[in-house]
Amino acid sequence: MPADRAPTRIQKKNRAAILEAALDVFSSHGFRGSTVDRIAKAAGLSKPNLLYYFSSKEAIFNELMAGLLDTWLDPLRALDPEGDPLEEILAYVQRKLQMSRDYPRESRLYANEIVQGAPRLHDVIATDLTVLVEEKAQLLQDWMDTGRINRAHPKHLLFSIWSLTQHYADFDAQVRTLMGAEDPFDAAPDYLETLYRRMLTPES
Amino acid sequence: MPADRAPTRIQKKNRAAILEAALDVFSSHGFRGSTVDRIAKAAGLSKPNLLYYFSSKEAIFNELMAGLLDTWLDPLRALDPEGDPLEEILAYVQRKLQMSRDYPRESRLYANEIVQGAPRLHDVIATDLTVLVEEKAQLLQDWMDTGRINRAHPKHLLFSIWSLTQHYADFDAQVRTLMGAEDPFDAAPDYLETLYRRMLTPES
DNA sequence: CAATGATTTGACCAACTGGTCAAACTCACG
DNA sequence: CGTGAGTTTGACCAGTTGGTCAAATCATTG
Repeated sequence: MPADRAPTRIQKKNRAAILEAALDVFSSHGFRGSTVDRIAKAAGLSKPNLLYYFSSKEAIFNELMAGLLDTWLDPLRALDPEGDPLEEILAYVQRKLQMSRDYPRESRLYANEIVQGAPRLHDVIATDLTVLVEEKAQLLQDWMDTGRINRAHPKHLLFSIWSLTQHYADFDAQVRTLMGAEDPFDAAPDYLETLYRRMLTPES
Repeated sequence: MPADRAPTRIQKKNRAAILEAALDVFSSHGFRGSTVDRIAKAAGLSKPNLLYYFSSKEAIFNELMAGLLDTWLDPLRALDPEGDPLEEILAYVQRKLQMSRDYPRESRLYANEIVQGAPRLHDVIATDLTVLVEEKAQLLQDWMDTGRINRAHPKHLLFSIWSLTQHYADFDAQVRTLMGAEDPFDAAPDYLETLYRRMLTPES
């Protein structure tokens, strides 16, 4: 493995190629279903060469996950207590939907992990994510208490946003087959906006 | 393997035990992440003994899938054109949610497959499921056209129901961690009923 | 209680997989 | 162009895994 210096041109290129290839392979076969050899070939390297850049299969996976989680939670972090409640939530929904469209592999990688019981993610979920969710759930609760949006269980509201938006990435194979020629992402933004607008616009 | 006769008492018991064990193992590790040996042990058999009842790992998986799909689609089939539109849909949502609670492993098994591109399910989706979805989407469209429920893209409406209900099974690990002591299924039925009632109750 | 078919298993095999290593090759720089 | 660090690879290894097989054991029934 390279020493502790600044990465060379080749290191930068190859590490990037490996992570890109690994995202492809891991997201479509899961951790155990992916082989180092396959990732290496997808990155245009030999297996020993790949292992020269990453000490193990798990090391690649971890680096991928670490990078993923941060970007994954950014849209929620950006939910602004100062903004207009309904518009903030609708914008959050659209940001999440956009991520499903632009980064479906990342979404599936995450889904793969959680579906299998989150063995490698449990700690992050139990700490970082929990804190963030508690904070934002409280914000939603405040908005409801002051009558600025309709009442609904705040955490379930968050779950529903994740579920609905990520569905388009995670179940892409099913969604596209059932939609035929129509691109799911054509109608999805409008559908979700309508759903949450009807759901959350204060009554009376 | 047993001959083409009526199954003996032992055959019935062991085949059932194998399928039960396989559901456990496949749903929590995916196809490639599961080993025949592990399934065998979970079923209380030796590996060669298991392979006496099923010719291969894939054969177990296929039998499991075949059985699954039928029950999986039953709640949608039961959507009754003669019933009250809103109540029919709400009842469908609750049936699906109930299945997520009662059969989470089946849900995860299905999710695992779809997330990984549905390699072993594409044909069924492209035929049986497509037909059923077209039929029910048309029914929803009719209800909308006659003003009995609010307008929304029918297929996206179906996707949202699947997504929201199965989320509680598929992302169970995440949901439970974030909910802490509270059982997710306590508030979920009410949350989803409210959501779809607000969404679909005809305006004006 | 035979004896025949059903069931079970230990031993085994070939393919695959994650990872190692020494030797070879390439590149940047003086 | 030489040289040392950075890069690449073929050969290899040990552990795992899906699957086979002959021999042993068990259950059923005439």
